[in-house]
Amino acid sequence: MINEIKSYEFEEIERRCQERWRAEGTFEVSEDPTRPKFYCLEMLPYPSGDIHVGHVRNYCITDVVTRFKRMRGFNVLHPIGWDALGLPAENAAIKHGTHPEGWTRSNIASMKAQLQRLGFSYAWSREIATCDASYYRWNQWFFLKMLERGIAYRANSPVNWCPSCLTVLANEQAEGGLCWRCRSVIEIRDMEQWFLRITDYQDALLDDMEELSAWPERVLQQQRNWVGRSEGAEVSFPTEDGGTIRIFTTRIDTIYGATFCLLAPEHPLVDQLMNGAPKESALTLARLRGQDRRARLAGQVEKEGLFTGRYAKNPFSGERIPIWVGNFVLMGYGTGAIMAVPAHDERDFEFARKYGLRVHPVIQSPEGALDGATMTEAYTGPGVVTGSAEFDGLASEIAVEKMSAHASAHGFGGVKTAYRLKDWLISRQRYWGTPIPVVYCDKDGVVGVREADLPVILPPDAPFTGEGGNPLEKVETFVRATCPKCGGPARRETDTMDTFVDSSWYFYRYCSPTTEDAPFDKAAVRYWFPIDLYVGGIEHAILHLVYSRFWTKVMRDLGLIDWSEPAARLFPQGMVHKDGEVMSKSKGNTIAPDDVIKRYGADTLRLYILFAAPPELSMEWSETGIEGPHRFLLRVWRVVHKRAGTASRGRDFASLSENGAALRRRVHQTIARVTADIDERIHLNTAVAALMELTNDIYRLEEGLTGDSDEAALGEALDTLVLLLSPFAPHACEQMWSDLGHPKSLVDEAWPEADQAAMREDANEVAVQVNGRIRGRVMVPALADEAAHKALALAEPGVKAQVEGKTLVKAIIVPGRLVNLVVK
RNA sequence: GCCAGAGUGGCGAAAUUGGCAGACGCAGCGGACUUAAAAUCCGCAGACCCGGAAGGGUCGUAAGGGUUCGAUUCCCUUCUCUGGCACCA
Repeated sequence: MINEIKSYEFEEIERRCQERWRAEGTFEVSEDPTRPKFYCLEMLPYPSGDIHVGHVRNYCITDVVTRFKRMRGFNVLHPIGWDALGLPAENAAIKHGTHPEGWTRSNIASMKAQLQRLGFSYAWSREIATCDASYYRWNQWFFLKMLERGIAYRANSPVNWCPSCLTVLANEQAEGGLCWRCRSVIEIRDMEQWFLRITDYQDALLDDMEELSAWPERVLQQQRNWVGRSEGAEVSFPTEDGGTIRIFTTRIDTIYGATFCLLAPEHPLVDQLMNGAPKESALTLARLRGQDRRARLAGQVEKEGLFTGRYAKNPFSGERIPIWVGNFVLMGYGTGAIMAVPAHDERDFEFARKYGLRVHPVIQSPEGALDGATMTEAYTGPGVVTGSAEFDGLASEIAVEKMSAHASAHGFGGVKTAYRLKDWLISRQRYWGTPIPVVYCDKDGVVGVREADLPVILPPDAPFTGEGGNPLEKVETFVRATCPKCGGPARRETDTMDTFVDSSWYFYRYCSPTTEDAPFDKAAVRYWFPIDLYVGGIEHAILHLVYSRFWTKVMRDLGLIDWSEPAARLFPQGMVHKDGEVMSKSKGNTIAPDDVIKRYGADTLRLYILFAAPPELSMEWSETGIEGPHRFLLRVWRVVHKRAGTASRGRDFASLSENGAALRRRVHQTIARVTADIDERIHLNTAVAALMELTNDIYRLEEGLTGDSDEAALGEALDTLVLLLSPFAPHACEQMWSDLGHPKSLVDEAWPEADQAAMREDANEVAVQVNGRIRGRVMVPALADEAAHKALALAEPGVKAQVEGKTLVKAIIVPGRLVNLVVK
């Protein structure tokens, strides 16, 4: 007789579960030294207004891991917060005549409701918003500490300016010359700005990667490129008028081939060298300096230069070489000056040919000797050094060492390392950010605000007119300040901090979000750190993920913590595409999670998003694909409810039928698979697939079950299925768990353990190959030895036919899997 | 140009350490149930060839080559795509 099956009313089930988790504070945690801890983190979202599918994908991954680890006995911290300061809020305020804070707060409220509808396991009591003064005051506190130590400094330098966002940007945020936020072409302007000395940590950022073995190689590689360490040498070329040109080179082995020197147009020596040069040269120089520096940086401008009229001496050869200015030499890298070796550098070669300068080869290519007059391209590979006095005959690598040592011994140079990384420009000429806590005093200059006077609060009454300029400048009560040193009148800094400052340390704040006398409680942080799993978008590989590694190192040097890296494991999830394109607001191809939840429920959405592709690859959103996981959930629901209320069926498996034994095998094999998939590889798609297979097996086997032991096996199967599925579809599983007759909430149940004995097969189907081609399959008892495998294989009729009349040369046997018979 | 990653059925994908390629799902086809449809349940399903069928054979993981008894997996060459960096000396 068939029971009436309760229908799956996901809306009601999900609402009830979520209410219960909230009311009972199910996912709230505190430090508990008696249990292993697990810190599971996702990158905090910017409150743009709506949760999109990309967020959902990110948070589904962490939610599964959180619930899984919790059931495995870990004390799991899974917090969430809001990266709440930033330009979009300010732009929205200008557009709608409101205040950025109101816009931000209402976005947070609606996004929070959306997250709750998805049933994520957050410790909501630890929620933070970076726009709270109780949070950003610690940005200011950190800034003051860095100011004291010279890590924060103010300097005039060429900086990236976004003409649309009306603010400067850090190097990391000028992606390929475009603003990371609005894609406008950035300009380079000379401005006095605040920087953080991230370059003090450039070696640490590279060397500490040794600790990041659980970070993906592609992220580390990107960061390595970004830091751009390159080992070379610095050499001083004396000029004829008693000056010195310092050049950086990675190819000191080619120095005897240097036929001229090149300076960047902005190089400080240029004016002096050009003193008295003909007017026409001065005009050319002015033109080179006026060239768009961004385009020059990107190599989009034709190589051009001019002769200064002066000469320098090659300190190795003593040769007199002309000094030129070249527009492709960058002031921001190395020393802003190079020795030009046209024979062995493509750019120098191109320049030399254009201006008829000498090409003088000093490295023998494997094809033989080179002729400077006739060569058509530079030879840039390594080789044997020639025409270089006592260094002749050395291989490039050896010559580099010897020549560097020579320069060092004679006091005109030595080994030197150059970096691509620039200091982090953190000032922003906008309102909705953390005020930089300094004042300008006519008497004392730049003075940090007293720690006791923090926070410097954003004045709520700033005018958002959209006329350009920082609204803070127009708030007189804010700008007018008192100098902490002399007590005299001072002007307050109106620049605010890059919002990447906020996100550089927020994960420490989660450990003690209400601590008032420090950025965080040291003991709490010591308990929870490091972050065990950090999941977020790959687009932060060199932004947030460099900044936060830097910040942790600074905190270590401030004595706040005693480790150097914040996250033990990083897992960048793939992006969500629709119709082959990245899903984004600007493309108008976004999917609203709310609509999907309404139609299928949160559990189906979660299952679908995790099943569709492995989490680290991009996934293609498909409207029809979601039907599969939904049908799966319904299938589980039906098979569970056929047996509702039968939780206490015992665990006596003494007299299992064949089907019963098969079912138990499948159950325990599935436990092993799902556990490994979540715990080790985070391959959640195959974990879901394994659960689908188990469900199919239950359907297939349940009809043939008889007797108490079989009933017990079925009970075990259903319980296990629900437990294993629960991190993916927590609401439906909570309901099914209760309907099966379990009184306790499922989130506190222990994760099932695979029983090795129960999962072992009695016999395995073994593939039999003859000369590497499959010719048959045989059933072989589980513990059969190699001889038995061979005998069974040879007895198989299809195999027999292939082997007959031939000599068996060799038999390769992989027990339980395969036999390969090699015959001649 | 340099660096990293990827390329598997109509589609999303799987294959844990070199050992049965295509699990699981979508779309499709067939059957059962139904007055009928939907839903559900049970099947079929890489391509090509032979065969009435049962079955058998050949090819097949971007392309070509190599190592191996055996290669989606390791090595070499080439192509394509994605991401990052790029006149960085």
